[in-house]
Amino acid sequence: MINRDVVVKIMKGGNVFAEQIGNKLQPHGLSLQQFNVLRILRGRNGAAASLESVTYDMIHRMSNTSRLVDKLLEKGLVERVVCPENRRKVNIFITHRGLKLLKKIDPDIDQTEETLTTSLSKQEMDQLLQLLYKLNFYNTKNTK
Amino acid sequence: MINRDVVVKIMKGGNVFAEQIGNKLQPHGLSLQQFNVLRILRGRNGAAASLESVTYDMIHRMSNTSRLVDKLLEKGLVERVVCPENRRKVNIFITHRGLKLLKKIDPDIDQTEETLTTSLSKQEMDQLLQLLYKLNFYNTKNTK
DNA sequence: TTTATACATTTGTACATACAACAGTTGTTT
DNA sequence: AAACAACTGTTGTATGTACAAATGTATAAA
Repeated sequence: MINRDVVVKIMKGGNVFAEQIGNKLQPHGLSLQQFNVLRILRGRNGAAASLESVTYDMIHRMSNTSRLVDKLLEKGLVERVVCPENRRKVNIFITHRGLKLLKKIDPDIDQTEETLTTSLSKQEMDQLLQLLYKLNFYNTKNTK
Repeated sequence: MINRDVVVKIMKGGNVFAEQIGNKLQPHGLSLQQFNVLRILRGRNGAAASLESVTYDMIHRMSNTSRLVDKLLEKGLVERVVCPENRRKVNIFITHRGLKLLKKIDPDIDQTEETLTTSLSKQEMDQLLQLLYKLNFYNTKNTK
């Protein structure tokens, strides 16, 4: 059954990748999820990032980004500001310290990502990426 | 950075797939990991399956398959027999009841796997699978 | 204004997982 | 045989996660 092979292989691959990157993050005191949040925030370039929108972008969309952000707050890596226009919302920003930490971690992760994909040529990666895009994970959002 | 795109997309895909299949398993009272163990045991066709070897085959290789098997035991889906040749080892077998449950679940999962990959043609799936094989996750076993 | 409803986040609680320490078994060395 | 190390699995403990209920806010209707 080829459907199953594809599904199983991608789940397996995702977990192996997560494990490898997670191992690299551990010495820096970050979990993969925390790192993911920080990278999302950096990607916003200072623009407002509500908890909700961060959750939406996360690799693993779990129920409480809330508590994740708590942990980052404790470490002084992010700031949390109640949105003045809509006081239900909470905007999250990455701090200078957070950016500095990311910058320090970056090369380690870059290298890991390269190692994990080293068996593919650039051309093959393009091809793979195109197929993955076609799988279109984002359509299956909250079909619970 | 295309390396990153590939890695992130596969992690994301793996999580989406796991979530979708997990949702289908929930009504049957199984977690994805438990289901994974059961399918591995079924695949052994009655051959001895030590805890160690099951752990090796798992999609998500976590530290305690031990406790996972406990849960399956409670439900009467597996049996656990201390290996007579090597009393350190514990062999796990799927029970008749376990097989029956899998059989009941199978069509649901088959269909989900098909839905998840429906956007790809058979040819594209072959191609994708080949690329995933080339990524060769299994080389990075315990490089901790 | 009061009531109702939807929204965004937080919190409570039970369960799952990671990591390290432990225990029993086997194999090897002396 | 005794001592030691390696192997296989289990258990303790801290942390992470899922799910549902609760909190506080905004919007609309009566």
